[in-house]
Amino acid sequence: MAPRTCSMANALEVVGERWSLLALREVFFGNTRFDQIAANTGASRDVLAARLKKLVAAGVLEKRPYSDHPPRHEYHLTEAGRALHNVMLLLKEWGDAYVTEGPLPLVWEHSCGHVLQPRVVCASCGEEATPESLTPAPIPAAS
Amino acid sequence: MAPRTCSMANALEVVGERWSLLALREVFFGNTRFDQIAANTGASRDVLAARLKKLVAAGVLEKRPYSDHPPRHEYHLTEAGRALHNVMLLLKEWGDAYVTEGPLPLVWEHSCGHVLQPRVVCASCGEEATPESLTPAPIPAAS
DNA sequence: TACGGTGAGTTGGAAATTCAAACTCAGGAG
DNA sequence: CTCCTGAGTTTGAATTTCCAACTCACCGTA
Repeated sequence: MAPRTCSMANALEVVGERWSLLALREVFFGNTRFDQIAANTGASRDVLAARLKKLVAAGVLEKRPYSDHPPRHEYHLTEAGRALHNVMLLLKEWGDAYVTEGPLPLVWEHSCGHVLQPRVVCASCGEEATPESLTPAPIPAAS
Repeated sequence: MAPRTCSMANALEVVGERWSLLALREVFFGNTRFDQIAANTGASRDVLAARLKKLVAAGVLEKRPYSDHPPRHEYHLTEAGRALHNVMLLLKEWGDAYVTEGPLPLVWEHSCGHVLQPRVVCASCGEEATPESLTPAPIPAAS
């Protein structure tokens, strides 16, 4: 049987390899340079170079020069890259809840003044999107 | 420099390897047996066996016997496993938006009757959790 | 002009992982 | 008996990863 076609699998093709999401985390934190990303993630330089190249090719990051004459550049998030924010947020939340031991390394405060506890809700009704609340909709048939 | 300590990285240690999230997807879909998971993900059997073992050890899945005499078992989600639902939902959503080409392989309908468009919101105020709406809170200091 | 330093990678070889296919093992089914 | 199923193991080759060292372009400085 052929493996299931699935957008989650497609997403993982792009950002699912080791180091990719950690590199993106660093860019979110404003560490946009190769050496910063390497140091903060712990990825080896060759693998990191490959991952960054792939993320740029996939349109998740873009390479932006910040100096011409020593030719230097930083990595910046594209719209697609920025859209990964909530994925990373929830992954962190899950790690907080089920993996990390001892004090949490990072806690986000929302602009409302409370510590952020993320919830995933339906944009239409505002109710939480639990596994039980979802059913597969008829797919838009292919030709 | 030591790599950043980070709950997202911890989460990825547990579920970030190739095939792990795809295996969990299958269990969410009710395909709880080894051969089903192998067929629907496309993972090779040895790697899949290793991943399932790790997920069980990490408390994300549990092995539950469904027959004693030919000793057989299925994999079931633990609470930690069920909590990954929203991570997978958002990853799928990102794949839908930025990777998958052509018709979407799967669309969820929420119990309110609308096609699900997931939003991540702050549990306290209900407003969306955007990158700009978050600031790092002072960490609970370690000893 | 020579010397060292920085940013952003490449290169090389050993070590670890993955892949696919074949094999095992326990227990029915015909 | 012999074949089949479920749930993995085993095997050997092909890939990837790891780490350290190297490169290359340029700048500062002495």
